[in-house]
Amino acid sequence: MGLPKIVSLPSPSFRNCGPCDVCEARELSFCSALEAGEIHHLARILTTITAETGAVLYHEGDDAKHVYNVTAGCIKLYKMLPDGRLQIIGFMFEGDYLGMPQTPAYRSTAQAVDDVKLCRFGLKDFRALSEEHPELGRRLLAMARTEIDAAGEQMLLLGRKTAKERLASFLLRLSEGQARRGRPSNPVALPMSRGDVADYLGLTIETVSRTFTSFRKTGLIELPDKSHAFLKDTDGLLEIAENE
Amino acid sequence: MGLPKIVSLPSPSFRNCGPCDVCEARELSFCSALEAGEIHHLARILTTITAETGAVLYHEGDDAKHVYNVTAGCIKLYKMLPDGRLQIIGFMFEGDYLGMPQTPAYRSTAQAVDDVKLCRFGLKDFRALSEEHPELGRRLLAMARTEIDAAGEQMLLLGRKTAKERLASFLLRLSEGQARRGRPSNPVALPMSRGDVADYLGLTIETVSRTFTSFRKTGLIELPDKSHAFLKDTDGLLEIAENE
DNA sequence: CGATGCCTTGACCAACCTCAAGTGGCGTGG
DNA sequence: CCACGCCACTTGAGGTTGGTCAAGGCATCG
Repeated sequence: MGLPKIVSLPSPSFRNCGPCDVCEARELSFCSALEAGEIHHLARILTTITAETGAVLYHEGDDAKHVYNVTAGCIKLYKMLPDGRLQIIGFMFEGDYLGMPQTPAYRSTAQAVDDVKLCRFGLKDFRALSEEHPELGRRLLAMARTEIDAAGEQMLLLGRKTAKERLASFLLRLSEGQARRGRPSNPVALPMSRGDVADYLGLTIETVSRTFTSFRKTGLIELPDKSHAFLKDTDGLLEIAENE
Repeated sequence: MGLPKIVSLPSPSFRNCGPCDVCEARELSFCSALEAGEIHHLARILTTITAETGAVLYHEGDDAKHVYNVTAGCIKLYKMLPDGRLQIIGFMFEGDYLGMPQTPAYRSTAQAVDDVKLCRFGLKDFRALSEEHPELGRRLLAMARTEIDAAGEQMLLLGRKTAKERLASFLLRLSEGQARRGRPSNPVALPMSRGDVADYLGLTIETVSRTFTSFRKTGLIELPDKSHAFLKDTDGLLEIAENE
């Protein structure tokens, strides 16, 4: 785990109401639970930070001190077994938040997949704020439910789907995520390595690679470069993913 | 899916403040978020129901109309692929609640594993109540977070653990759940069939059966009957489960 | 007692993993 | 500008875990 820790804390000063006004992720995240006139409550307790590829925000087991809101880039959350086997619990993109376990300690490690921008909140401050603003609490509950729904989907994938079904589901989900964020649904950006994909889908690098190749050879996708997949036959992928 | 639907609705009348006073599950569930003097708010919108083994409370895709609070027995939540492959998302015991997806439709099917008692709430009523009582909302958020933490654990299990590790983890979790509910942590009750265990752990019946046998033969557990496991060597199971 | 359902056990099989070698892009340095 | 090394990915060959298929035990229930 000799990887770089957090790299830069570019705004040590509390820029009043600064970045929130122009934040592109605002509508996607819990921030939109606060009215325009209230957004300064958030800005007051927030620090914007950046983390470069590989930077670890926190480790599983660390005292949970901060909540993070991703505004750009991609973070992976993972758990590891003592012998090094690793499972990625989720990829977090712009608008997603992380770092609120129910326990006092973080339940997974958060590491930057590419260069990432985040808002960081002190956990206490953030809790206090969400007590004061019921709409924020409601929004957090709604987001938690979405996360639980997604977790069930992932359990089905990990417990019962074949390698091809897993990768097809994954690509479609990423595509849908892009659409939800107002980006084109194609091509799909793959900021994470093949190894990350494997650790997310419960497979090995080799199986992921072979499955990509198989999809390419059967005309389901194109791979203009290693970090993009163009979905040529979404229906075909859907058939594979959902076994229709 | 020719299984029995809900079977009896024993209290069609709204017994004022009736069962909550004596409910054994109350402290375990979100109900305890309400003060003794407020509990009648819950009682007013609740119907107590029972479901016998195999009864389906709702199907994946149904309109979400009710929230349920388990007060006795065990419910399984599962998702199914079109070809019949099935993944159990969770077993819900006394104090657990189910039926609050983020979407308008249920995201999994809820079926009684054994004879079950539940409180049923109209979703609208329940939402309204949790708006009025911030403490209830907070409690729901806390429970959702616990669920998310557990889901991560299950993803690690399904994605990366071997059959033995899965079963060991499962038995220890059940034991811990019993302790948390104020019951003895041993022997572990297994109200669900081997098939259910398999569908929860992402395995087949045969593998689950073989693994039980292997644990029995190596002295890790005893199996006084098919629905109980006595953990003889918790440390040994822990070593297997967590790869320590 | 036979039928049924659930579980166990055995023999074989295949999807995916492991191990190993090869490819290709990219940055560095000569 | 090219040679080199590095790293991520791909591809291939063979092995293993857990799945599949099939038979047999053992309760429960009519």
